[in-house]
Amino acid sequence: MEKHSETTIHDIARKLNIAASTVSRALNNNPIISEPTRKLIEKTAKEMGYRPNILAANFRTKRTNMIGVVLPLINRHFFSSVISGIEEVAYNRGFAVTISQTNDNFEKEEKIAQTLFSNRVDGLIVSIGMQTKTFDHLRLFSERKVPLVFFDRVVDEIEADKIVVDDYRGGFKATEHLIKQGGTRIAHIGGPLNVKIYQDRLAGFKDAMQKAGLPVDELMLIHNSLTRTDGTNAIKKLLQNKIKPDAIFCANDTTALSAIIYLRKKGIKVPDDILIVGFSNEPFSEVVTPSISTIRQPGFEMGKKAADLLIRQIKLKDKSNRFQTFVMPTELIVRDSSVRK
Amino acid sequence: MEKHSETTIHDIARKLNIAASTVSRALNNNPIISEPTRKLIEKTAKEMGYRPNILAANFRTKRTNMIGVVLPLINRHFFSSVISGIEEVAYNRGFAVTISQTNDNFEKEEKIAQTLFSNRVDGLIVSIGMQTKTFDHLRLFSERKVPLVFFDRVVDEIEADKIVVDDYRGGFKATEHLIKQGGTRIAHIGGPLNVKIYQDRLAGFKDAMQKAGLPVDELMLIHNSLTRTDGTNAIKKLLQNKIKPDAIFCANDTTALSAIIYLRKKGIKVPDDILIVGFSNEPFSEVVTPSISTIRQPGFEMGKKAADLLIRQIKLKDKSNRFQTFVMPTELIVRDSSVRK
DNA sequence: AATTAAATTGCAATCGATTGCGCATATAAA
DNA sequence: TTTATATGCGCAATCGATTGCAATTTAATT
Repeated sequence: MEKHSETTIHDIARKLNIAASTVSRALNNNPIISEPTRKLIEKTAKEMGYRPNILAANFRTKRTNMIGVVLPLINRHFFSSVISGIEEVAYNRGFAVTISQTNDNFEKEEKIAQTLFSNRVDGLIVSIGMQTKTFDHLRLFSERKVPLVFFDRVVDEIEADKIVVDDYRGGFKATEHLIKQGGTRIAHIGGPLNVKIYQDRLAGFKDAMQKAGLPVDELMLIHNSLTRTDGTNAIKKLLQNKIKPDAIFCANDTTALSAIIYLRKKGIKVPDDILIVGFSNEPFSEVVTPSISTIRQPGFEMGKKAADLLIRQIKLKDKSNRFQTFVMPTELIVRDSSVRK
Repeated sequence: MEKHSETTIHDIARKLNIAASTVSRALNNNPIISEPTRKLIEKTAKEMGYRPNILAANFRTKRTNMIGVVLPLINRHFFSSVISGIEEVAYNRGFAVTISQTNDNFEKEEKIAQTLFSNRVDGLIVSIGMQTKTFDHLRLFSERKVPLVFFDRVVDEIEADKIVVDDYRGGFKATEHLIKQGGTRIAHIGGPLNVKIYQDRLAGFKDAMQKAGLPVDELMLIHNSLTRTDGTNAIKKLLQNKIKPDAIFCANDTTALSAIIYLRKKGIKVPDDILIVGFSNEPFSEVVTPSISTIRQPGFEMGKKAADLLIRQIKLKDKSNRFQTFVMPTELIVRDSSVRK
């Protein structure tokens, strides 16, 4: 009795002299089973310590109740906020979430996508890496009708639901703010242009400059991978120009931080000599000195929305390919790094 | 031909007029299959676009090649370093990793553990939450012989492999350093004592004090959940004491940060008036002003070790319960918050 | 009471890969 | 040529739950 490891629905059925199918239906709350038998079966199942074999059920139903999340780095506040949002919705609706980080490495992203596909996740939520320029590993999903939602770093070439922040307006607002604070020679440290969000932030920057009648000097534009090191190199390069910037719009907080630290070391004062605005509202941006003005992105809400859209796709049998793109608002947070006292 | 969605080993077998079992063995590199047939099968499989149905294989073999990771917060540098370490090893050895965060919420931890167990992860790597005081949800694994490895916040009551940092020596070194820098009335903001690491950090603190002949005043000891808010409340309380501290050893960097910010607001200078040391070496501790002296924990290495131990358990058929505990070294990083100029 | 409709439950196939066991075929030894 | 010994492959059961359809029971209706 104790040895054959797990009790199955057949064990329950045998004990009660009924069919396994009845047990299955009862435990799945199929309304076709009468209340008394359901109660009896549930009671017996509990007594016998029954645990459904999810692997068997998954195999049979071809569903896993699992949502895959693929993103560059879980260690970014924005991304981990998104994850929390996804989890909140997913868990409440009976889905487990499996998270994988690509470290912005394309090969790893491919491999992860393959693995998740093979493991038959019911749907995938993705923010692509900086190196990602081809998308076959993601088309795999869309072509085989596996629900797919992009967020933040989305892929234009694939039709799917998308959730982005208003990077354009974020870039615009940040730049406008720098201009209001007196910036005239404004530089931009941006991300790789194959990633749409960085295109948009740049576009916002340029339009704000143009609107104010300020020139956009190519020497004032730098594009890199936005790491700490990249940021330091960028600010170094900017300081080597003949015309030095008096303000910088950084496409993330990390490079803003690099700039601030480097400038401090060089005795150049932020915000007195150079105004700085970052992007993303990383937690450190509030506590560093000077605190960094930045653009807040509603990560948690984006995550919730992404999960909601994905689950909607999963539940919807008819794959009516009406894909939508949601643009979430950004908010300028003014702190010390961009305001002269 | 094109319609029945996926090609199976039976399709391949039929096409080649061989048995499905041969196909299965060939694709699994079973040496019992001769080289020519293997080659042929592999070629045909590729041509037919065969993708193994992992759900079926998992079901049959009762294995998933999946490792579960449960931890409080992925958004902590230490934890995400551990995750990276785990992933590095796991992926190289053919395991997928599924990560879940408990937010230090006991109910969520329970639910996650249940889900992962039901989903038949091959093994589990856990760091428990602050509220976790009962362990049935984890015994589930150890009792059913599912490999289990604890790291950092381990559970003494369960026999398993464990990887901890040398919290005692970390606490000792931090305190010793504060004493060397001239601290005499040293306070400690610690975590909940049901979590072993905080016991150990406290013990290190006490022993260092005793060794230096300094008294440990109960009023100088505070225990909470080490959040930003908790940190602020703690420093407030300490300042209300008749005898004010001239140095504080904080059990994490977050509370150290809270203290620094609060003290700055109150016009109390760090390190001139109060010396501070944190714990964990969060990235912000380096960039905040003053930069926070802290104890570095080798998260990445711990993650690698944890995955290695777990996979070793998984591969080892005989569950010889020789469980080990590994203690990783800590390192004191001296920055500005603890050194008077 | 007989007939019909509705509500329950059972039968048995099925999902796709794995694997113990046994049957061939081939090679080596006698 | 016959008997051993590998070597390579096929047969068929199996894992546990799900589900279309058939069968049975119960309730409703005339």
